[in-house]
Amino acid sequence: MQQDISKAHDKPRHKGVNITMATDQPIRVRFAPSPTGFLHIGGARTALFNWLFARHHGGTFILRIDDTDEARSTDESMQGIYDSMEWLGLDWDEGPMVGGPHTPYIQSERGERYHKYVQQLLDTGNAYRCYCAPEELDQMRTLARVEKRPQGYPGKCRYLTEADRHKLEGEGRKSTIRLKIPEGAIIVRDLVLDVIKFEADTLDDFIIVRSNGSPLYNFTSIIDDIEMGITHVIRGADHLSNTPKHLSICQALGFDPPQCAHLPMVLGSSKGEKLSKRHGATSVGQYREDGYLPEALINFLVRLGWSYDDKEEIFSVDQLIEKFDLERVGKSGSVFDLKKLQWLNGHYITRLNLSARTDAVIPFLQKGSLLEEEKSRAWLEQFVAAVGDRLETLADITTYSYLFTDDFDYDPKAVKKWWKGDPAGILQGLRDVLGAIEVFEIEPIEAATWAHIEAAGISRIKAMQPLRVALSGESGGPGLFDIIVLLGREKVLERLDRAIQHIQEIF
RNA sequence: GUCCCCGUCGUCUAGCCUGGCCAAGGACACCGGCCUUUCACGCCGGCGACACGGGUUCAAAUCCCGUCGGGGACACCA
Repeated sequence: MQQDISKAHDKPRHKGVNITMATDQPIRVRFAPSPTGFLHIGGARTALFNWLFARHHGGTFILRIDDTDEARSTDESMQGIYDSMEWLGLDWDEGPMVGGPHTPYIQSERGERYHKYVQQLLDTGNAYRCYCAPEELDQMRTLARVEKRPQGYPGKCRYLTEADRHKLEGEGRKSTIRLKIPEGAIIVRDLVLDVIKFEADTLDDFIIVRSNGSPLYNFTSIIDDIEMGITHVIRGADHLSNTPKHLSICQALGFDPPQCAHLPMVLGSSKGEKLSKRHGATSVGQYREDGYLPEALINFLVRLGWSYDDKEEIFSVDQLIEKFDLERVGKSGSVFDLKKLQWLNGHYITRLNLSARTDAVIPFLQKGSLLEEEKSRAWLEQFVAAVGDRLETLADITTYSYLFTDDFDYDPKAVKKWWKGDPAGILQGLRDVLGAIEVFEIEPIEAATWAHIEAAGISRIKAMQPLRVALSGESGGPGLFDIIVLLGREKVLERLDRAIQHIQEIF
């Protein structure tokens, strides 16, 4: 079964050489974060594209933990990554917790697996021991920098003889192992960026094994990709310059490399800088805490570098699985625009039915200590219904704290604007009406209030706004009658008395 | 500095491969209006871009060359 993604979409997007998938096997992709921090927005985007690509093509999505840097890796980060991925709904078919045919999926647990490849490289003369000390390397680099030469390793130990090595080792020198970069240019065929050529003399013999014997990322990563049968490596464009290294290793070892696709970077500002804390929250967990819905974040993330056409941009996960492909991934970086995320989030919150929205909002009420007093489910749903589509994030729910507590201040601007003329008189009139209503429900309240306002001969707004300020301290918010019902007669009357007294003290 | 990538409204993007349908379309943001007890939603309208310069062509956002600008990588990090 030959698959050809260049024909997968009727509007192939990239010009130049047609890159087809040289594979007839089922697709296998992987997301391989290093657990040195929580799941970053950029990482989540990479994970999402891999996941969608796998789901779209009926392939396998693998989670692998690339923790070859033991010093910086932590279990806490690993757990955080799992949590964030689960929250986003990016489930993995193989990987930690779920296992799979290539267990283990955590590199630090893969032990000696890499050794035989290193040995093979050494035996075939494709790698060599390098005895240069870190300080010497540093020196060479600074010198190169000053002399404006490329800073790569100049190949000092490349042609050492057996005797040289013996001597160096006799001096007690430790050695790293470097890959011997092959002659000739390395051609990268990228599913997003097309064909990129790296001349051999611009590449240097990089270290694949530390002097303490542990292999480095650029080696383990591609080795695991090969061992795990990865067909497509989809990752951020910041890895583009590592690709010729991986290709060189494959070439030296005689392996067919996976296809690759480099995703444009996620930027933090229009200046073009990579997204960083300086630009705001960068971890998926933070957005979760800030009250964003996973479906909103997914929809937002997928549009960072991918588009479907010129009209649709709101997609459910199922639609994304159906429509997503690498064909329509763009080449240029995209700025993370929080405003757009907020808009999308508001959209998805509105789409939640009342019960689901209430459930979603409850944790945020608790976090705001607004549920100390027991509230009935019915009341809560009524409250959420009244708030309606005024939420951009779930956390916004706490702006309506005045429905839970009497502890609120009158907004000075609202006071200035709406408590003019004879506010106390107006509020007293309203108080009398509301106090006299027999059944304290929305219809009779509404009818009585309107009747009173009409009889008093004032405009609706001139009565309603002072009342709103008295009850909530603010000049905007949910329907006033909803607020009145939610508060209940007793609180409404209390707050009116308090406001009237307050006004009399001011004047 | 060296290598590599990128360059359409402020932002996300459609269009570019296969030149004419583009006096460049949509969305977010912003501004104005309508609706309304208010705010928000919604609806209507407005502002606003082919980085620049050459070339090819009857015709260029689209093809070619150059310039400029931005970014990434250059670790015994990943």
